[in-house]
Amino acid sequence: MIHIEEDESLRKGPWTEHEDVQLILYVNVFGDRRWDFIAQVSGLKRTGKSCRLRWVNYLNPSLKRGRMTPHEEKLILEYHSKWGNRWSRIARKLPGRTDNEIKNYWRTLMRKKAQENKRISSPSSSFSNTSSSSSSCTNDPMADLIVMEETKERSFYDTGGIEMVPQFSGLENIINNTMKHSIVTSEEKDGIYSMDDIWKDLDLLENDGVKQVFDFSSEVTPQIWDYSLNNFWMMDGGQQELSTNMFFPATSEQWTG
DNA sequence: AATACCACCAACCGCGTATTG
DNA sequence: CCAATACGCGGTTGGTGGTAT
Repeated sequence: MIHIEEDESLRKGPWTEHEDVQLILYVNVFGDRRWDFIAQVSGLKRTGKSCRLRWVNYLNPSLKRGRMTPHEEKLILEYHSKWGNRWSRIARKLPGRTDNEIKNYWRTLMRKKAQENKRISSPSSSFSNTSSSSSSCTNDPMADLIVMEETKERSFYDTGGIEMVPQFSGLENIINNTMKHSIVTSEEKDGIYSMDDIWKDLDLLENDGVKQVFDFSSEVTPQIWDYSLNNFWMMDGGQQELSTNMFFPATSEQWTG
């Protein structure tokens, strides 16, 4: 159940819009390191860990949204066969996708495939035969992979990586092509607060704001900056921790190390 | 129309690693 | 060099919305 806790105690569970905006604001000021510091100074009743996660998996403007493209799916399969469950490593090869996202995708895919295979091979087919000859038979690397995955008794989507599959030449080209895609925002559910809404709001505020003061030369979009700083100076009582506790640095290095 | 089931994904947790004093 | 702290990663859980019965 969702229970919104106020006061002293740490908040857990889903983030509110207000928390998101607050976090974006502080990340843009202090950078996306120093999470404990941000957690403290922002007044968010969240751990640094939680703040980082929210940023990395959801708020970061460089994230893609929406379903995996077939190309991305292919890449995931390929890299997973290479590296196993090294999600963050795989994620680095798919710009705009997070390790969490890829992990979830993989899990879902494996479950789906496991069920399919079960259905196909269930009535008295000798499934054990396929398990002995490691990467079996099909021309479909994905299918082979699935079979391999499924024959493992533990967590069915969990592999240690196969440390093989040397035939992935030209991967860099593929990745580069992927990177050509700009940030895609979601065509997500109506009426639900989403990142779209936030970014839209930020856009709206763009023309209205104080111009950027700090050049942290991050990947953060200018409009966020405008929005952030604009609002930063207008904090109400509950959000004043920062303004009373800190002075702005001359450069980002002082804050990001 | 109700409800049972499933897929998706956000968020938490534990632990290993890196950094800092 | 060591201890403390912060960060990052992978595994897992639980809520929500959609679909099937």
